[in-house]
Amino acid sequence: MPRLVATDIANALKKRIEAGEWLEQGRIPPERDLASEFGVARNTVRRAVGLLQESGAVNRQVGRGTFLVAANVDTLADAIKRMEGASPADMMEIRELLEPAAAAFAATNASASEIEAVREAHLAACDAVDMPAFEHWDAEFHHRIFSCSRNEFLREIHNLMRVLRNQAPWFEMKKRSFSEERRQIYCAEHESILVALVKRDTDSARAAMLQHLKTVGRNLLGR
Amino acid sequence: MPRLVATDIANALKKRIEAGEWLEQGRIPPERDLASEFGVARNTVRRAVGLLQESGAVNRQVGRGTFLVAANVDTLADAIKRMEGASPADMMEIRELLEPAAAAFAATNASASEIEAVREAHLAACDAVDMPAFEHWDAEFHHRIFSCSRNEFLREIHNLMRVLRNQAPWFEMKKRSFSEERRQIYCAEHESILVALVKRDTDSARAAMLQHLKTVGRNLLGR
DNA sequence: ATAGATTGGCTCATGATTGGATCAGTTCGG
DNA sequence: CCGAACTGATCCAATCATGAGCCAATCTAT
Repeated sequence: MPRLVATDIANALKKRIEAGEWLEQGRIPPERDLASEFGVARNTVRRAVGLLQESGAVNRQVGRGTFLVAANVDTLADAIKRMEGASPADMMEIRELLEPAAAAFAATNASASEIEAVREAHLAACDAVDMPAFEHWDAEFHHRIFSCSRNEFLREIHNLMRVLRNQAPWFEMKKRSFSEERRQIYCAEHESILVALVKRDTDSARAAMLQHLKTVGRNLLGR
Repeated sequence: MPRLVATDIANALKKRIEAGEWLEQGRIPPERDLASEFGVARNTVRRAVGLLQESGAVNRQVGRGTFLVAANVDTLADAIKRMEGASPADMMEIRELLEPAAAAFAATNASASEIEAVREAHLAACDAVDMPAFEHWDAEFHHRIFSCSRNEFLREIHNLMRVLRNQAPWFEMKKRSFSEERRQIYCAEHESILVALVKRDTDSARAAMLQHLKTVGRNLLGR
């Protein structure tokens, strides 16, 4: 028996909920019943249900039971669908708005260890030998800057963009536009962003990030 | 047996990962298992996996295991869940970044009929008698400006913010901070934004929107 | 109304699994 | 012979599953 049983059970439950198994009663069986059904300890079921609760699928009430939550994510799901259809040029336009600001926030707010984490990602990107590895650390570099901007909302918007950028059309574009020469240019630009962060120079950080995005945009969109 | 067993093992693992061998579980076997499978010491496997980690293919967690990075990308829905937890102050900060830009884009790109739609929302907000009605048309006014920014991605980000702002904590804040006097101030500020749009004055539109958001932020966050 | 049963919330001790880290010894290429 | 790579062993710390027990909220039957 492998580990991470709770995650497996959570997935199994999610599947059965989506299949409409307990739609009639509007609630799932008591934790103790599920435990014996799955042949695991109740604690394990509790963590599995806890995962479902975090994801908003169910709603627990002491003394009553665990209830299904009416799907209220429709509007959000729709918005996401439309986002996926948005053009890369549009997204680059927004990145040029947000990322320089994020870099500026980061220069002001980041802790020393957070900046160190940014540096790590930068160095890993410089050392990367193939395109997927570079892509990964490049994304990580940008993400860590957002993380130390100390604005949770901003960070999650970047997460959104990051997921979208990992989808098919973007990936093709990135692969097409990638070259060793460009990778080195990116690394140099990352370097100057990092330097500005270390010096806590808000304006330089903003400017360096903007210039970097202009470069990326030119390469990606071929202008 | 030649030297550099670790790099050989790293390459072998990489191949098997790319072949999708452990895609289902999302993680590779424990180091001790791999060691006996490859017939080498655990230390050697550790360095091999270390190489994979440096290249970003894999992500280790003490007590849990070594996970494939690709399987680890969290979904858009998760990012949105976390956005719901973000503080209103954080969101206002981002609004001050995005909305002035949206207004500027709108001044440049909007068609006459789109500007007319913005005016409609503005007038309806001015005529609104109770707080829910004003809220609705106020949101609509802002949304229509985003709509004519001609940036699909930007428009959908605003849609997201709009949904989030309709949830409990925001609604409470808005209710608490609402007053007839403030409503009139908002209407006047909307008016100057609208005027800038009609005149196609990019800079004024940006400035008027920024000023409006400062007012809203002050009222909402009580500063 | 009250008592008993049901149900989720919570804690604790225990054992197993897993990556993190170190060290003395061995092997092999230069 | 020297040094880098591998071996084998040991301990640590984090995570997870178990099993047991008790509490608090709620429901049901008397």
